[in-house]
Amino acid sequence: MVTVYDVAQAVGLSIASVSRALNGQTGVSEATAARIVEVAAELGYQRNDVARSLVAKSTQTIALLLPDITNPFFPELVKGVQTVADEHGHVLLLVDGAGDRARVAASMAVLRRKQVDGVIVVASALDGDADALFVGVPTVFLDRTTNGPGASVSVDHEAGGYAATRHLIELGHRRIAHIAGPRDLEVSQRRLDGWRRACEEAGLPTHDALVASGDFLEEGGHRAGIELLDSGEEFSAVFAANDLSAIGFLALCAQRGIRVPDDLSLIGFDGIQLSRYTTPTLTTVAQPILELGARACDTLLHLIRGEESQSRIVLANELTAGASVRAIGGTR
Amino acid sequence: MVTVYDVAQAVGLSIASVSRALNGQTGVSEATAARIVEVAAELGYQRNDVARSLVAKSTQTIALLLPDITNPFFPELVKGVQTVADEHGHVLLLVDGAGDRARVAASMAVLRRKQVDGVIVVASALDGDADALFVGVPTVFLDRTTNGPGASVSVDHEAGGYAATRHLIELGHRRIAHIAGPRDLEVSQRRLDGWRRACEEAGLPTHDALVASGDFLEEGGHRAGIELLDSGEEFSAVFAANDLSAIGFLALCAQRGIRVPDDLSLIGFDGIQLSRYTTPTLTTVAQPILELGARACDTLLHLIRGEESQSRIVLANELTAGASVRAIGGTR
DNA sequence: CATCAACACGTAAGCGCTTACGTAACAGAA
DNA sequence: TTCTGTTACGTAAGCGCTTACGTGTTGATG
Repeated sequence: MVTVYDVAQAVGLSIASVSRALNGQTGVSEATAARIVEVAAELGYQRNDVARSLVAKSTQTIALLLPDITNPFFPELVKGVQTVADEHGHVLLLVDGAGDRARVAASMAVLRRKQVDGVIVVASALDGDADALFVGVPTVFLDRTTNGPGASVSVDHEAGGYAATRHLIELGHRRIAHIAGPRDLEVSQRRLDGWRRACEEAGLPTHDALVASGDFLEEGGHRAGIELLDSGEEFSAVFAANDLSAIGFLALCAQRGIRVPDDLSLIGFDGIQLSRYTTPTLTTVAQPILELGARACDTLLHLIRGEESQSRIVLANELTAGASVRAIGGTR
Repeated sequence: MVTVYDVAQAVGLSIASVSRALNGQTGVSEATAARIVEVAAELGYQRNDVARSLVAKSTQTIALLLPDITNPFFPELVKGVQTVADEHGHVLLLVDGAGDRARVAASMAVLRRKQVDGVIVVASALDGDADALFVGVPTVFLDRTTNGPGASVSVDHEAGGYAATRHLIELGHRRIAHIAGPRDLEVSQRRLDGWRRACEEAGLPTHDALVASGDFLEEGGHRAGIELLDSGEEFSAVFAANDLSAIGFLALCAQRGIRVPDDLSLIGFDGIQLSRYTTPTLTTVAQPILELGARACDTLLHLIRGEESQSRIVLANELTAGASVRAIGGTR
């Protein structure tokens, strides 16, 4: 391996000058700087960033922790993060499988040792007292609006739930069921809140039998759907707390011969790409996933630099029309 | 930051003993080792891996380069890689957007500086003379079976193309069109070869008008579909070189009122999750994507350790039944 | 009792780099 | 001339760690 020392020797100068020249710093004449750069190139010198990081106390590395990269929500998020990181000369460590607190704790230990400059964590499964895991490390939380250390970026889940439900109400639906996400997740709660607010405002029922909890995955949506359909409860529309749940429910409808949207309207949440490929395509509250990732990364970089920056960023959702909802005359 | 020096001081020993104790090495008595570990924990000592990497000349970091994480083929691949990396105490650097040679070159420069222990590259868009980018870095190529440095892991694309086409032939199809991938990609070529071999064996036509090239994305499948349908050429089945192309073609069929599989049978390649959500669900040649990633990582770790290992791994595909094909009586 | 291996531990070098500080040369001002 | 400021460069420390080698102590062996 060619080191600064080799270059210095080859060009007949000290390693200090070589370092300065190679980093475009002042303190070397232009002429010698040019010569140094040239010789370095000739020798095929490649800077060793681990040595540099040791003295600089910065690795130009950030980590993204998420529970499951195969969940179609995340790839786009990753892209948003990666793009911004890349633009700023940072590199992205991906930690998949950060599903529960224990896994996150283990990962954070590794990342601390690796001296990452900061982390972005998708807070899906983080209990309240997880804050300790992140002290001393610049951190941005996604989908976590509660107080706590670090910054957070998310959409307004309550508003999204409200918008989805309003949409159904405006189409004439009077009994709207809800397939919720995991009960302990803040985002589930907020989306549920939005549904409830819209219903109550319109004088529609919101009793427990109209709500079934899923797990934000297809299977949970399927199960919750069974619960709802078999409850004897009447409803003409379903608002699912995320697209995957909606898709699981859609499969159930297909199995039972329930036509969507003819017999039942369905609306999802997230706006994952997959929602455009189902039959019918899914009407959904789309999150600006790419932007979410980008903003998260941006915010993190600010945190790292110690700059001021807004610490609670809330982006807007957008209702995306699919073919899974339809207007109805009156209550069914 | 607490360093070995701090621990040494607190326990009244030298940093050498501390280092030995903390790494479970010989050279310290069990009693003192225990004391050191205890004190280190008390002080909240966290090893600094960048310092360690500097002397060890190993970062326990591998990189995965791929063109586009939002392509549904890749998340599962990432998971396969990540899982194995994690099991072996390595950490994963994800480089997205490694779409063309220039980007890969730039990324490799960064990764070299960062002293990654090895890289896995999805060779989608790598021209022949890209080999130089990887010299000196343990490298595993995915989907690249040509000779070259490093190891490679892939499925047998030719066999997959053959199997897909055979399947259609056995269902009675006599004129089978092919939507190919980008012409300069080896995998496209091999899948095309498989199609051709199966057709020729069965005495079926393989002239140029039966083949249209896409880009492995939906749009390309759509475009290629138009080309085929408007060519006046007759065919009762289409073998698309990957699922996304097939899905693009499927959308085209929907637009034109062509019923799949009633009017036309369609078979894809890859077995991405998305293929299970289309209408109809896609019959496809499934690659063991997760395993592909896992084996790639495994192989890379072997390379890094300098151990012997098979350098050209070829996994088997499996034809996965969907609802996009049907038998027909005779030639249409 | 002398010898020596085995063990526990310390000293110090060095991984490749950045950077504070020192020094010599030179130019301009008094 | 002398003083001062500026520029170009070198010296050396130090980032936090591992590890080759040296030293002193112990217990076993003859």
